[in-house]
Amino acid sequence: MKAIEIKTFGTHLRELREISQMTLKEVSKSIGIDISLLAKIERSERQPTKEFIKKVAVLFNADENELLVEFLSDQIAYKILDEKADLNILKVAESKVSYLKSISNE
Amino acid sequence: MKAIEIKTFGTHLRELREISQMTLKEVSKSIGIDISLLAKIERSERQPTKEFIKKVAVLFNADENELLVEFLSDQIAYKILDEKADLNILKVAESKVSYLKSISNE
DNA sequence: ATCTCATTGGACATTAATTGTCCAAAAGTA
DNA sequence: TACTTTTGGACAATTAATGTCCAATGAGAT
Repeated sequence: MKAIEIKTFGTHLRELREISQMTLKEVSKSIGIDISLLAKIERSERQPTKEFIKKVAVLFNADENELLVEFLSDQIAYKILDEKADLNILKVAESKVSYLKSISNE
Repeated sequence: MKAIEIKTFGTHLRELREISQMTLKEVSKSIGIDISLLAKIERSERQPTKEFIKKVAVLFNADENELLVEFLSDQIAYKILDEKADLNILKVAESKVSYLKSISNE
């Protein structure tokens, strides 16, 4: 069993870049994205697109699926935070997913 | 301990309306919303606004907070479904909320 | 201090996603 | 049929997000 690393997509992205010892400029150039936007994504001021995630995975030879999980869980976490919602909403959502799946099979 | 009712916001809304024996037309008029939009919200083809939820709570004398929980959990559930994401994303998100809360207090 | 390169911040443009409107079609009822 | 309720779709209007540009800040080197 692997421990779950708790970090945002942006933090992970920054780590990948720093491990590679690349500057924002270099990364932005090689994946064809504005340097400022890249910096914002690292700081979670902008959300990445799926396309961006794919390019990042290729560039750093990282697990695209893991990056996607990080991206999606970020979105949910940020939603909970800025709605100041209780964490048990996630339990309700979980049941609801099962429920919605079941009625879609009828 | 109260059992959690698994139903979408829209379904709940429809139930409230039917229990009150009101038509879409009547409800739409009394809360000042287009009848077609109301029908779509009941079928989850459109998401309600917070303002809408408040009006509904007043009209049907329902628990606004409960309706908000239903609304937010719907959004998360639908996200999981249309991203075809694994349910454990919710666990990751949960940890991430705690993490983000903790770093915001530093 | 100055030069240079890396990063950040903000204003704004552009694009995408969502809500909301209108009207016609379908479904249900007498 | 006639009448009421609900649904569906096209598209208008609004809101939200991404993406761009450029200036400002920061960090290291000389």
